[in-house]
Amino acid sequence: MKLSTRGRYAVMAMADMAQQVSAGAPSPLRLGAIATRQEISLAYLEQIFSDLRRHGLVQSTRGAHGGYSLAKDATEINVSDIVLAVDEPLDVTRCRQSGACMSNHVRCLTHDLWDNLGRQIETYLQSVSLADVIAGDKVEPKIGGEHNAHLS
Amino acid sequence: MKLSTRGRYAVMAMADMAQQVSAGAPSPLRLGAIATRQEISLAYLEQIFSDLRRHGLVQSTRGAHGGYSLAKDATEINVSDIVLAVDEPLDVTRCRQSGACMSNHVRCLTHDLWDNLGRQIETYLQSVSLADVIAGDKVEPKIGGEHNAHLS
DNA sequence: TCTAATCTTGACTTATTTAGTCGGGATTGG
DNA sequence: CCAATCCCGACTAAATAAGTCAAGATTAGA
Repeated sequence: MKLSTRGRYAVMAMADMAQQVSAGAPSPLRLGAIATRQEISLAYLEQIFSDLRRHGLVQSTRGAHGGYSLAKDATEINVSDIVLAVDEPLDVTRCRQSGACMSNHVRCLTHDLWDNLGRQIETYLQSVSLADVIAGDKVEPKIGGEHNAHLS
Repeated sequence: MKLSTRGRYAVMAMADMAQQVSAGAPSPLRLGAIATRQEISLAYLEQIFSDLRRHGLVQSTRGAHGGYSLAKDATEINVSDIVLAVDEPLDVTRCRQSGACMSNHVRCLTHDLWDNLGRQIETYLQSVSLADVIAGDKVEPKIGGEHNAHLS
């Protein structure tokens, strides 16, 4: 699970769409408007939406008055879907598939640690839907300990 | 919290040290040996250990028969310490410190989400000590749901 | 005191990834 | 037809990460 600007842009754009829809904006939504509101280069957003469409997260309507609409309800789309759609799938390190990796134990242990971390991140992002994002749920910038509650 | 190869190397090297120590190897440990075992370029490891030393995670002994030793017990050093020592501190996005960020709600919500995610990652890595790593604790590559247990 | 082993430092180079641009093409409503 | 929009692939630029190199300082031991 890669965490790049590209992924953040995708989440921002999708959240923007969800918010527009919930505010009663007519569908489909023009990419240009999203790009302007979120201050993202249109050409770059187009690339990103190409991925989102290929992964079935949005539907496109071509031609005049065309645009994009969410393919599912905002409660049905989670952040992990979005990030995975626009960033390459995490490349599995060879170590694990190529047998037991007997030599060099520490390398594997570290590798497992990072693997596990990746899963934790994914689990968290899976637990947050677009609807949660625009509602501000599960997103509070708290410093205390309770911000893990939704992971258990 | 950045998650780069540099950070992984640092964790691998420190775990290697902890393992050597627990196997009764004489201290200090030569960087060259660590580099060989973990297949990391010596010159690159030197850079990394320079950071680790500055952050008080290892102690150096110069000259012949010199080397590095862990500054604390392996149970007292956690992975988050190591990663933060060798990768730059996470740059705070301006949005939050420069007031309320009234304009453009979605941007802030997304930002909070990523902030929160960063904290989750840090919390997890804080919960894993070097001793855990070499014991394989909290590092199991399980696919099921119980791998979150230690986060709650 | 000489020497080899080791850490120490900073500048430099190279490779990789990410972000972003550009030009053109296809489709559609009016 | 034409303007608005999605669509696509190639390209460029910027940033970051990874790695190398050369020279120096320190120390143990012969």
